Amino acid sequence: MRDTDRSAVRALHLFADMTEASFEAVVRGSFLQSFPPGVELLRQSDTADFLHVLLDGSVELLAATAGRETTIAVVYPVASFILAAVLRDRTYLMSARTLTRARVLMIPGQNVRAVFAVDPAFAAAVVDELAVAFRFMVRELKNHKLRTGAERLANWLLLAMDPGGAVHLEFEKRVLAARLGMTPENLSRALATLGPYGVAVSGRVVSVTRPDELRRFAHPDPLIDQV
Amino acid sequence: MRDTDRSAVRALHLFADMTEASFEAVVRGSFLQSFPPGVELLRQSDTADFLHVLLDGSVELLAATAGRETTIAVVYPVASFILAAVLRDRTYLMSARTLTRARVLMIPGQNVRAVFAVDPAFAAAVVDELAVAFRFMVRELKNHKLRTGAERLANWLLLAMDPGGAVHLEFEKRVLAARLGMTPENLSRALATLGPYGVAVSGRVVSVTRPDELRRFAHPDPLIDQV
DNA sequence: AAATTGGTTTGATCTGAATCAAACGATACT
DNA sequence: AGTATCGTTTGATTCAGATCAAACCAATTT
Repeated sequence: MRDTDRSAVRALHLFADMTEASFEAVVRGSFLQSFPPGVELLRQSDTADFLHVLLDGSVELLAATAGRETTIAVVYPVASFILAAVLRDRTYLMSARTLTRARVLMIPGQNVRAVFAVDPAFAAAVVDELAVAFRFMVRELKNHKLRTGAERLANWLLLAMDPGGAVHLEFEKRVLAARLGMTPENLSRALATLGPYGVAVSGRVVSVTRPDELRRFAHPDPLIDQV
Repeated sequence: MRDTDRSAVRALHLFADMTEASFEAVVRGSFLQSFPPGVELLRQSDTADFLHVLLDGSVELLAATAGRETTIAVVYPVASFILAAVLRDRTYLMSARTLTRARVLMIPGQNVRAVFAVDPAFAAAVVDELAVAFRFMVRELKNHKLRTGAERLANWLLLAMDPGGAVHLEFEKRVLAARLGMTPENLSRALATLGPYGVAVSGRVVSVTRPDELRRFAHPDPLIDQV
């Protein structure tokens, strides 16, 4: 691992407070790898050999059963993923696939488990990361079970828009659709549904002209939408 | 806390490996309380003051927004709940309500956080518990997004049935419906749907006469259904 | 025994969303 | 410039589930 990468990794919340020796022990045997878009990084049901930390790009976590497939989450830097599987030394419950070019740090699972046992600061960071991940999943489940597609979209727009009310999509609409748990067709319709509340689409720019009205439609809820 | 309760609590996975001093520190200021059915133990958006450990009975975790409500999980003994909120010292994302009479151990959140920092065995148990909870949520989300109601029911029956193929419901069907994420009406219809696959209902007893056929319909998946 | 109550089932209807299909539009390629 | 490609939009249809309403059933109360 290059020195610049090393210090970037060291600065991650997960590794920031641990001792130098512990960091060394975690990182030994780890490697940083770059992937093109559309690569499957890991497959559900495989055993959890490596903790993945996304440094650049974006990665989709998805799950499949009986020929169906669904996106569970989209991961942005800097974040670890499949930490729970690594800690428990179990199989992955989700697959992961790069959406864009991505740089990923891969840390042998046994390093994580070994250092966890001896470095309290690392243990605390791991628990923090895991608790955040758990709460994220709860929010996702609430978002999905308590809201319609158009409502999920409206709330996403309210969070993503800049102070001027514009949202510049940095990815294809199909990716946004998956992230919001709907088909591309229905995303298109959901955007049309929000027209009367001041939402207009032009290519990859969505503009929110009357945020207050949109908010009234969306019913934003800090227990679902907040970071 | 009575001595018999104390040793029962001590035997929980979460507390089994910690030192006696740590256990003492966690338990000091904790209290064991009994509740009748239908009592709200905690409400979403309240601050997480107590870790709850269910010793007897059953508790429903539910979430609400914009006038809608949904069941996230049903908890059975022995299990802790809302651990993530307590560890992060945040507000609860879910409400909890007793379904039956229930005995609950309530542990001050600051005890948990304090002992976590000094007892590695406890820290390990906490991470384990949290990782299990996280993976449970992932499974739930997959179960919900990838399957129809009838399929969720079929898989539930396959897990709940005894070797003879009988399932004795220990609670009302409305509770099962909530647990499976559907209305009571649709549970009734889902049971009817499974008739051709050898499922028959008689009051609170459901019998599965042709498990292999039901399995073919259900597509059970260890990455969703397994414990 | 009759009546009340509360859970369950059945039926009809409505809504949200997926699917199938075709048109459209922008970009990249020859 | 013309053409292929791929993502997006629009339309029609189908499906899963929720909702509303009424009937039903069993257990308990009066």
